[in-house]
Amino acid sequence: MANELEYQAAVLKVLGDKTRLAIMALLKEREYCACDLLDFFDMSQPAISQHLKKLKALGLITETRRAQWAYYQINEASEHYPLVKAVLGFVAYVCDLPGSTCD
Amino acid sequence: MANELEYQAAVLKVLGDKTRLAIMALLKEREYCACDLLDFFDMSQPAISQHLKKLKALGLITETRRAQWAYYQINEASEHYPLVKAVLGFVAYVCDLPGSTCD
DNA sequence: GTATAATATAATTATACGCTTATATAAGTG
DNA sequence: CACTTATATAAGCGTATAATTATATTATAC
Repeated sequence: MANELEYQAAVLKVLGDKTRLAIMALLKEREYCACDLLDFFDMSQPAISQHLKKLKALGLITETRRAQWAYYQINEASEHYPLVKAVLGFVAYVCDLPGSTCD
Repeated sequence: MANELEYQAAVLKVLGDKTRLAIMALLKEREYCACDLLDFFDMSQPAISQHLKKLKALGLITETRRAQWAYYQINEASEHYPLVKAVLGFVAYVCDLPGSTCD
């Protein structure tokens, strides 16, 4: 495990985007399909799809396909889940999105 | 504090670089001057200076000038220090650098 | 089968990033 | 003062990033 730090930096980098961090904060509560996530953001469908792809590429989330829907969930089996969990512990809630109850 | 998440993403983004994360891991142990940090990395002096600038811009580190040296330290008074501390808790040690004792 | 809904991929574009070299600034030394 | 050391800033460059629009894929419904 020569360069753990490099992987950790990659994880932080992928979390270091407003949209992806918000997606992770949402998935922390429960799974969502891509279409549901789309509703939270003022952004095109491909944009969300590409963010999900990056999170999946690092193994931070998993995808479950049921019928025509792709459901995403936090990958608790990830090697980096402890770090992800710790980070998400600081992301109180998603306040700047339609579904939010904060303010 | 409408969009805490955006600031947190910015913090994670700045930590999401191998060099900056290593710098933070070093500063976790003790303060260093810029010249000492330079020795750890196979990189130009301006490159390190610019990384330090980014860390300082977000308030993650502080700078103390003594004589001709600029000493840097983790800013424990930062609003984001709890997040930073938690993240650095996962960065065991800096293994890919000259001064490292791991492997 | 066609039509529609959900999702992914491809191509493009503008901007941000991380590095370099060159130069500037500031402090200590003789 | 000139000279060196430590550090920062400026300019330039190649690459990465995050978005867009357009198109492809996949599954369900009729």
